[in-house]
Amino acid sequence: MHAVAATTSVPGPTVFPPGTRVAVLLPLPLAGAYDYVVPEETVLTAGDFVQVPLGPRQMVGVVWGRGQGDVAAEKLRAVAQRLDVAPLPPASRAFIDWVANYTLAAPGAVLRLALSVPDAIVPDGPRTGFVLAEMSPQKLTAARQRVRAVMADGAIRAAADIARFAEVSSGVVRGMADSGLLLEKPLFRTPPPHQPLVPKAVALSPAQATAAAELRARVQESAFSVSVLDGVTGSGKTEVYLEAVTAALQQGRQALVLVPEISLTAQWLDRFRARFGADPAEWHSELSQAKRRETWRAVAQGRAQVVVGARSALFLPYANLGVVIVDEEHDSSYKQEEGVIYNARDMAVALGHIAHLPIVLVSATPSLETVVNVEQGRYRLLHLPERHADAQMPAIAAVDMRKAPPARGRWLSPVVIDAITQTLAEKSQVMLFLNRRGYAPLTLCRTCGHRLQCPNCQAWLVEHRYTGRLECHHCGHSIPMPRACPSCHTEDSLAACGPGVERIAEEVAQLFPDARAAVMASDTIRGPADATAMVRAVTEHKVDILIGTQIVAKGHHFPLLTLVAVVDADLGLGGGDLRASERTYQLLSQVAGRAGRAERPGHVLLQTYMPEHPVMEALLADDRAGFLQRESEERRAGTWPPFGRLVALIVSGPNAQRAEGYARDLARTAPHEEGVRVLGPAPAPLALLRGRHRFRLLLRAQRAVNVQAVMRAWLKRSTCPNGVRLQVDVDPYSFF
DNA sequence: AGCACGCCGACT
DNA sequence: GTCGGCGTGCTC
Repeated sequence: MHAVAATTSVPGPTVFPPGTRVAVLLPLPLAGAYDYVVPEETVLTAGDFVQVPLGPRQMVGVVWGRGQGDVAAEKLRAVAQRLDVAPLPPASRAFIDWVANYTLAAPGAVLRLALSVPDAIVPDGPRTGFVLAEMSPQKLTAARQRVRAVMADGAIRAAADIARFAEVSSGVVRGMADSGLLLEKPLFRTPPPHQPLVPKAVALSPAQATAAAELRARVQESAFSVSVLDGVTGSGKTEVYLEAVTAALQQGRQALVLVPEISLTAQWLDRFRARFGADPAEWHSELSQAKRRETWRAVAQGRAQVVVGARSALFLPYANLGVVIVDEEHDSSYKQEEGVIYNARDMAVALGHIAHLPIVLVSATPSLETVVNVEQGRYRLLHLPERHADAQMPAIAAVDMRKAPPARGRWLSPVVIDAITQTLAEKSQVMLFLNRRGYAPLTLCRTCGHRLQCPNCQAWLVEHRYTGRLECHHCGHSIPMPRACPSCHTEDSLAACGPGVERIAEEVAQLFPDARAAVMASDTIRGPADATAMVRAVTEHKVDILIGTQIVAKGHHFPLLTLVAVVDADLGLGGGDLRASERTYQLLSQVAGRAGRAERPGHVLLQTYMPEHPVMEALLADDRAGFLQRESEERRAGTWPPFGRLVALIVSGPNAQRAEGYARDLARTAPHEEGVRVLGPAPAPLALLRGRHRFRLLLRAQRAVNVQAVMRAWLKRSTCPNGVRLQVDVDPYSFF
């Protein structure tokens, strides 16, 4: 991420009397704000939530400033009403403008992220509920009897709730109301429970105490700063950053803790509860609509003191934010890849700049971007050296698969099998890590060589033996596992090639029939609730061997886990992606950190065919600094990020010729300025995805170049034809 | 993002 | 002859 001046707000009055034009930003991907007339007896202020007519419908929008005046007066319509809720704070508005400018997204599309709950802004009208009428015993239908049973307690309930609890259709409730069996009564919303957070003092190690004091000081100065909390797994980073949260609470301000989606587990919440005596407000994709609305309001009104959430929590309308923590800052799930494409870690830093906030980036394996920012003095480093509670760092060893190969058709080396045997004998737990879901990544016909491919994507279909299906991991296309080859129709000729976690589970079942094994992958763990159940099963030692994809690599604490074996350590290194080495290093050190966190020492085995690869050597030697140094030099030499800037353009469409034609138009009109180079077009990594043919261009620029300005000028020189879509990804994370 | 208007297949 | 499929275009 690179500094870009915040869009200067339009100078002029921020109070708009009747008859004047105001610009209203709507949560739609429009080019800009629309002008409206302020109606009689209304005075609007920038940030006010308003209801406006748009075509045939009414929409909620936000007064963004003075009207632009570029629309004919007779076309103007009047604001319908000002909504009686707290206005969107100036910092939130400036942040939305900044994100739209930086990511080249429509401002309204960014506003939509902030208004994620459409009905949160509209105040609740009086709602009607029902109670059971006093009725003489009479014959009732079965459905009506169920309603009577539900309503027997005399409570007032909404019609929808009655229907749900009694398992009847809404028509039954309606009918009973019409015939006088249910009486209307006003329904009062139960006020949300409000449990104040009370921070407790905790014992910290000297290193933790030093870092915590630094963070407290940053929070107290209420100014922009970025601190990097760098410490190995188990060094107690969480306890330290919760001190920053405490400091914000003591100032009467809110705190935001961003976490990768899947890390929001009961384990984390237990720690939080132990520290603060109550729950934080949660924000993630699994929340119900009602919960989202309540949380949104609680954040806007300042009732929610601490929010813990996934990347989109950054856009909530904080009334009084005091600090933002980004846990696991290197995690690629902070990158939103669809719609408004942004990296929440970078946007958190931008928010800090705009709202004068301290930002804390936390990681055991900081991204190269962050490391370079520390080296260049932009970020302050807080280092937590030792492991907490005397636990030792796990020893990492390579298993050279050329020297100790697995048996034919198997994937575990004898070295790993011996280590598992020994670990199980010690009544400890084993984790087998393979970042590949399903049974086998490729199925081919032994007779004709046909490979089973997705019809919508340029990708193989992955066999899932548990469900008996072949699945595309990119578009969700799924077919039952055929018996005969679809090409030559030979029966029983299809062969599974390569391993996925399910296949490793099969091998484990054969090798260790008495061990309790469990497979954990994103198709079995769908959200925080599942993750919690998974963590509980492991911590209660109901599992001996945990076989998982990267979902098991995230910050869980498994005290009895002492052996981690990585089935295919080389997996991420193919393909030549810019960040392949960095990502592999981060993922494997994170997986390694799962081993031996309590009093039992842990060890880690990496199955690899290239133990001499720099990533493997760095992992084995525990030489993070050296690895980052080499990586940094390579990136600097090629003007790659963070020493240069990248923008990826993906042109896609159902018609390959049309898409490619526009990609060529873009190349023809590409900028030719100093310090800017455009590469492509070339077929994108997934040349066919969800039925769309994809072509990619890449703009690489020197750091000093304002890539947003260059991009805007470039995109003005041509128009995207119908049926073709252009996605612009500023600071792409992965692109080869 | 909705919701309109606008041209080509299977029905009363 | 209509009802309706969703392609493209507009909303201050």
